[in-house]
Amino acid sequence: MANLTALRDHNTAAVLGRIRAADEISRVELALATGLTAQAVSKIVQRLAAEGLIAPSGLTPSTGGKPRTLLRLVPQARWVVGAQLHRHGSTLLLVDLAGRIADATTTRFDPAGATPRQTLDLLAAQVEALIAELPRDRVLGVGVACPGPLDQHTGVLHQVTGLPGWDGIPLRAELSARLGLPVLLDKDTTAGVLSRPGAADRAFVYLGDGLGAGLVLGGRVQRGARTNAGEFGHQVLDPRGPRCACGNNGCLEALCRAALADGDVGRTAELLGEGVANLVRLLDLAQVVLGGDAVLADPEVFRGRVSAVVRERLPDPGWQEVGIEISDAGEHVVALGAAGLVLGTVFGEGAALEG
Amino acid sequence: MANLTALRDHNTAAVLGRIRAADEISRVELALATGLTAQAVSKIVQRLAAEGLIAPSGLTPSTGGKPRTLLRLVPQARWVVGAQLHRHGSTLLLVDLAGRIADATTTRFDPAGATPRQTLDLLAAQVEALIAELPRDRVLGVGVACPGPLDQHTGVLHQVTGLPGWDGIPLRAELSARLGLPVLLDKDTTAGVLSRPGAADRAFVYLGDGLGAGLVLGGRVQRGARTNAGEFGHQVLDPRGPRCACGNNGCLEALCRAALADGDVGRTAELLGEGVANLVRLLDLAQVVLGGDAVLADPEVFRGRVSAVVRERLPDPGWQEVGIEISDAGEHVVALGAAGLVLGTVFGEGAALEG
DNA sequence: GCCACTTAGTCCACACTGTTGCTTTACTGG
DNA sequence: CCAGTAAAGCAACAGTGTGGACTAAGTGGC
Repeated sequence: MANLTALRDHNTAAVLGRIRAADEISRVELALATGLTAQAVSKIVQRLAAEGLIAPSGLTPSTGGKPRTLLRLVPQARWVVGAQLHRHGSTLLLVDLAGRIADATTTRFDPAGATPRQTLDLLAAQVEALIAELPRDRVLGVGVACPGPLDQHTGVLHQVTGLPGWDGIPLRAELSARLGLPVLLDKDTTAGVLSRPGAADRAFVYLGDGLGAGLVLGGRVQRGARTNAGEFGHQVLDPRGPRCACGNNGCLEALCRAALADGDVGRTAELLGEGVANLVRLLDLAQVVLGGDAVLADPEVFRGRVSAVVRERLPDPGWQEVGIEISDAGEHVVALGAAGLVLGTVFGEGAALEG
Repeated sequence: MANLTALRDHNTAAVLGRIRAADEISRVELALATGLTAQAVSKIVQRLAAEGLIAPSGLTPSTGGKPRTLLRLVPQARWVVGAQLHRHGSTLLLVDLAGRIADATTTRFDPAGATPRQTLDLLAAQVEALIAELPRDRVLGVGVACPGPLDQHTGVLHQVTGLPGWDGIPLRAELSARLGLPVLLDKDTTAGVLSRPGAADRAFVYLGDGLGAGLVLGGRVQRGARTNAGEFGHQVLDPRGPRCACGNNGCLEALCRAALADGDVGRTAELLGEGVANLVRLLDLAQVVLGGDAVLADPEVFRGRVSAVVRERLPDPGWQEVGIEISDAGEHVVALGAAGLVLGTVFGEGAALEG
């Protein structure tokens, strides 16, 4: 489906996305980057400025004619809430358009102990508390990230690991009804890849409770046929390796867990590097961001070892350059990524909003 | 970039794609499937009929009112040429809109022996011979598939395996200049995934000279940051396994090759199944098509064993159903897929045509 | 200090998209 | 024969990006 409205939204998102990526940019450069005419950019910029989303922020030195007017995002023109729900509790963030965290709530509880209804009520109350001071129409929506499997499209949870009793709960609809705001649901790892803007072909690799990956390919979040892509940890790396909960032997996740239990962080990082190298080769990625508790405990070890293994494994490392980075959002990556789910609808890297 | 022309082309391709997928379909169903209004569908259908691409093919039984008019592709309204270039020769196919092969040329030669210029001249002559009887404006273009690495975007070859001296040759531009037709270049495995329409999330796994994969994710061909995605064969499956040409030990490709050399087809298929299971889990695929010499020699063994391993490895095979199929195009898969590169521009699954 | 020149950005008429409301066409069933 | 129903076309329209002319705001030569 595509009509004139969709066309406009698409181009508007493309312009906004460029402004965010460039921090500060002129109309002329926007036209060049998006392929739109100067005229179209002018109209779009005018509309965005009227809505308060962007504002002029200076002039370039003249090159012999009228100087270019630089444009900048007005970060606090709109807000989104990002929530991470896991088996030990929840993290909620209030995030502005620039992806900066303005406020945070971390709660430790046992969702397995409470009924889903109670937990939903609690979540809704926490969101309300975060946005209490803000005009309602300045809040774009709420993103929620959970462990999978779940159905991103309908917003329904399946047998979420560590959360029995949540199977079949229509989290998105329930929360949206309570709040009167658009809600998006996604897997924690998929959310993680949206915690910051990045390369058009990139992955977020998360070594926490489990081992998963979020994928952006060709500038689009990839969720797969049943919106459960990213099961990265159960690739068999050594058939003689330790048994994994998934039923196989020598899964990457089981190997990493075993190495971590031995206290051998370097070995863990190298194993992870093997998996990342496989991923990069298969999908020809330009950037891999690492996150999760284990990585945050020894960030430099992971960055160094994973980079080294990837460089060694790729056939032509000079040509296929890959940025290996540690997420700068720390323990907030997933919740920030959940916010990114909603921001993606504005900047053109995610799905369309409903509700 | 997106303007009104792009919008129209997008919607036109969506409509044509549905007609191809359904074989026979009414305007009403098209409107439902594409999300366009009945009016928009009518206009698009009218234009397509005027161009001769589709034609009415019958009526549905009435449900109390005017019966729906069924529409069908006119397969021979346009033609494309698909070419596979490998180190032992070339295969060229003349293909209609329905993806049916009307004519074929297979040549065995040694591209490594001839200069690139000579080989290009030969290819151009072979294309001319295939389309000699057809009005030039009925030929949409030529798709060429080669082993990688190459730059799909610019149409330039890199150090193609088995073809020394081709590094840096701008194959697309050269061939396009000789023929006066649009030319698209892509990796053989990426082409293969386009040999037939299929699920929005699918892979083509090719076990021939090497072991590679072509990916369609979210309805789009995925080529990666440097258009060389699909390196599927060099994931390490057993660190104590045999040495591979890529420098690592126990690559899937090396393991498969070793099993094949032992004459153990069943074992080869099971190893391939492990790789396919990893792929399906990572990308949440709905369909995997197998092809290549080794697979074609024992298709049923591969279909059976790979299916069995995938079913065994997936956490919930009932929910995550995956179709494992053997390509019905046989030895022509890659050349047919090369034709599919061009057809994809018409039916909306590929890149835009230029030149 | 003036003025030709250059570059950025806007105004306006326009072509073309899909949409909305209404009409025509074509069949069913009493 | 005619009321009812569903499909498809017609005509007016809103809104998109475009192209050409025009205005705004600088630089640099004399």
